[in-house]
Amino acid sequence: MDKTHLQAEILKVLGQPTRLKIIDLLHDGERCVCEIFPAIGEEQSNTSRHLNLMVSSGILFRRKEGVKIFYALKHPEILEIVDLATRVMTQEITGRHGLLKAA
Amino acid sequence: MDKTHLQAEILKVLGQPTRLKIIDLLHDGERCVCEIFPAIGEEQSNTSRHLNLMVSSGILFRRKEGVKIFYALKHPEILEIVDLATRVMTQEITGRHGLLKAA
DNA sequence: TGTATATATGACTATACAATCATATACACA
DNA sequence: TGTGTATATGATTGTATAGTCATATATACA
Repeated sequence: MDKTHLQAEILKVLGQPTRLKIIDLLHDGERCVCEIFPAIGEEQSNTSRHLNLMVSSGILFRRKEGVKIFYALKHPEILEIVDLATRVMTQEITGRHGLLKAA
Repeated sequence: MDKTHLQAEILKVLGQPTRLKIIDLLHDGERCVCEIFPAIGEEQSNTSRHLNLMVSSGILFRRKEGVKIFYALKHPEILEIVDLATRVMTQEITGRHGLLKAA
């Protein structure tokens, strides 16, 4: 596995709306699945799949407490990445309304 | 289009090995397609598709000069994002060799 | 033990994506 | 105008992914 494949593995996880909603929700601490899926408006099964994927790819912690399973962000860098992407996104959106870009 | 869809649009572009190779190559300035595809070891047609995708998603500039077309990074944030992803990746790889993580 | 709650997973479908080959387009210049 | 170089694109293929439904598993607790 070369370097770019490993980098892509991390970034690919972040390039999906449902997972970005989860990351946003976990911004201020751990949450169980039962809190997450209603908050993001997705099915329990789909939410569970995304959470498992994020654990496998190493960006989330999983903690078990009785029947509930809590998930939390593992790397503060993930939030930084999302913030930077938001900044790029914002620049692009406003830029498209500004002066024409040369092709 | 909601916020997470737009963020995902940017991040999805970065979550692909071939495109990460291109970004890495454009780190220190613009390059034409004829320089890019041999450098990254991809077919000309495939490279062209990725470059076009990156322009459409707003992360690359395109500049025409005679027959050649030069591409360059548009947002310094993109390099920051890749760096952060690399840091997460590195932590994950070294972490997997360290003490066992609780499931 | 039976029931309710929380989470994960198998099977499936629809869609998106990357890569390839062949070919088209655009420009430069003799 | 004809030839060579640079880039883009149509058509196709294989594979990955997200989402859904139904169901399985696990824990708690009466």
